[in-house]
Amino acid sequence: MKKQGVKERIIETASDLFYNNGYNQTGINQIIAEAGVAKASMYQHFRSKEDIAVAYLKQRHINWMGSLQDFVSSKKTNKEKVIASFDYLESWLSSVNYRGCGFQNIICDLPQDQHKIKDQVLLHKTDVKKLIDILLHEDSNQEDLANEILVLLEGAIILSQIQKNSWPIKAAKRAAIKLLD
Amino acid sequence: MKKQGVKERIIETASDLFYNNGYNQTGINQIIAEAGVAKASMYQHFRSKEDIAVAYLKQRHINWMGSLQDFVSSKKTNKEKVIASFDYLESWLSSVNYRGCGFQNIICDLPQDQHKIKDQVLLHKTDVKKLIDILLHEDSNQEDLANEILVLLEGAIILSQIQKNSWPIKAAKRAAIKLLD
Amino acid sequence: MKKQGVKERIIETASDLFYNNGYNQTGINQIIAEAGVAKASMYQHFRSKEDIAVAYLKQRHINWMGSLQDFVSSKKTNKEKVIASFDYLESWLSSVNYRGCGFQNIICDLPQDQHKIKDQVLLHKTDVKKLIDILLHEDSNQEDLANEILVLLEGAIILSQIQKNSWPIKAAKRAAIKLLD
Amino acid sequence: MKKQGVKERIIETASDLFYNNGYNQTGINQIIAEAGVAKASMYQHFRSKEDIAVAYLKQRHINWMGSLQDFVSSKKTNKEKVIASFDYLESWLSSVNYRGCGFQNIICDLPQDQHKIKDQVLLHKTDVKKLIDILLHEDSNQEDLANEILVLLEGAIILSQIQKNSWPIKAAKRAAIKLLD
DNA sequence: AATGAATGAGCGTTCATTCAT
DNA sequence: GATGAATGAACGCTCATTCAT
Repeated sequence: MKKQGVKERIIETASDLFYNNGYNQTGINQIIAEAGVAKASMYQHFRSKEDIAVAYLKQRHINWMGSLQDFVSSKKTNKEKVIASFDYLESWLSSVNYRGCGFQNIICDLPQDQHKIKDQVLLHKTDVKKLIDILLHEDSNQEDLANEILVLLEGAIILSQIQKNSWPIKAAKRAAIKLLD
Repeated sequence: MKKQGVKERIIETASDLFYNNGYNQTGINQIIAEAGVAKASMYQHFRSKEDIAVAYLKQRHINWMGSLQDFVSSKKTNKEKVIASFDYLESWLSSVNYRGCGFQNIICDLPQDQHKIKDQVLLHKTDVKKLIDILLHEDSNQEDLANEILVLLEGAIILSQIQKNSWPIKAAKRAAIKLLD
Repeated sequence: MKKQGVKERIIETASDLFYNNGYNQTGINQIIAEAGVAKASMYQHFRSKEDIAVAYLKQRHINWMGSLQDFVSSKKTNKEKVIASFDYLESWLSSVNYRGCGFQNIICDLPQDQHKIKDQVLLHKTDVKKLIDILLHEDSNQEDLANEILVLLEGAIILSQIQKNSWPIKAAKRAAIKLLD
Repeated sequence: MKKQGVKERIIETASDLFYNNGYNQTGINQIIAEAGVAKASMYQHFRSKEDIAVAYLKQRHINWMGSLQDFVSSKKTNKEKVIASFDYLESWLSSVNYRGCGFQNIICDLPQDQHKIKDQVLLHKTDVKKLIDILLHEDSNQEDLANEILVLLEGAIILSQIQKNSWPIKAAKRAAIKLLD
């Protein structure tokens, strides 16, 4: 049971809670209770709740980007990969715990001073942008196109969360296909 | 002195605080202090904090939709109006207190059970969708197109908030123009 | 039982605890438990622990000065009154809960930023100084003399506390008599 | 690198912190962090925080008494030495980190049971008393006089700390001169 | 001799809501 | 219609100390 270390258990527990219940709705006490860790032990590994959130976002970033790249890797051309990223969104939406983008969600209602979290969110979005940029790097005016794809991705995520429906993802995919032609 | 009624003063104060500082970051005490209202008076007008949020969202919906329609009304054709809606986003972004979409923001980190708020957000997004739908109602396959525009609008808002930059709006507008051609 | 209001009960309880057990040793929880008050009720009357300390010191100032003036009032001449103030110290020392000067004590091990408390202590000592000044106001070089008496008073208090003995008070009184001759 | 031993480094660090920031304001973690010592190592040298305080007071006692004796040693007569001890206070007050008497300070807001610390404070004050006693040992009624000088010394220290001014020391010196004549 | 992870208890403070008047 | 006092629960965080290695 206690195979993994305390720190990992805290991050895992906090990740579940932060994503599914929200950052402000998740208290330190809940995290330590579910992780089975003493409060002071937790604060030995993380200086603050904000720092736990940063660890959560870092891990989520790695997982999410990895899943996305795995998903699109089967496609041959870069254009197909870009389009497939919308299929990835749809498969992600179907997962049991879909609550939209963890990075968008945490930034929306954040105390003013939590800059470390905001930086982490920006870093994630920047990496997504880089990925699309690379896939579309061949032509000259592709940066513009990459930005448009990005907007579609973000819009599809937030709108599918609000609407609790996949039509925004389908619409985004259609639009992407048109723009890429 | 007390030109407007108690209820209006509470809504106005709460609106400022909810939008600019965030829903979870805004306490009841802060609202009544800044509104100059006794606590029990506030609870006479609103059963809970959630109800204040609903009132805030209702008013914000009216204001936002009104501003958007004002902005695009000068354009002649419906197509131009749709494109102008992205210019509206950009002018909105330039306003002093831009913090993204109040509806997106409040829904992102919300206690699980606050359905009234979620309903209000959905209602707002549905009305935006209706507006775009109407502007593009002439042709048969326009509902698809309207949905794509919607995704671009939402993506432009959330991404410009995260990036603290207007490039997502510009990209969304470019994409919209291509899709509308 | 509940004749007096909540605020008074908090001050009274906190006064006992702050003086007898020390400011840092006394927790908010202990105060509210012994006062029989809910925590949030306490924070409705006092913004912070520091503010409770200020209220404690203000009341202690009034009581202490009143007792001193009562004690010396029976003496005829001002000189006798000054000397009697040392007798007051000695009678005070004999009281059950003597723990030295509450103002000296609280200032000695205080977080750096608690200026309101420090101000209150200074105010108390300044008022004691004023009292002695007035009693010795007749001659020209009496301010010097008053300051010397003050030093003797303070020294007698702190040293009797450390030594747990009244000899410092007796010594101070002897010295005062010599200086006043 | 590690010129001095672990124990010495702990005492030195704790001394700075205890005197300048206060005993209750100084945490174990801060001490070991600034001393660059592991927590368990610290507890190998000291059974408790109280024991560190005792070591701090012991060293402070030696240093303070030494400085005082150095300062007054240049004076010829014993009477001059006693008077010079007030000049010593004034030079001490001018030092950058003057925060009053470390022994007075630590005793003022102390958990009830920390007897070891209280004993150490008493020991220090007793030694100061001895020093003055010896300097004034010639005549018969000098013990009384020595006690009066002591009261002046203590009063000068505590009052100069509260007032953040040297007038109490000057007043004490004036009084001492009169008493010694 | 030395380590750093782990702990239970407590810190001061704030929350949204209710109640008696 | 309006008030402000009162509340239980929870907040994020720090304390001095101990333990297994």
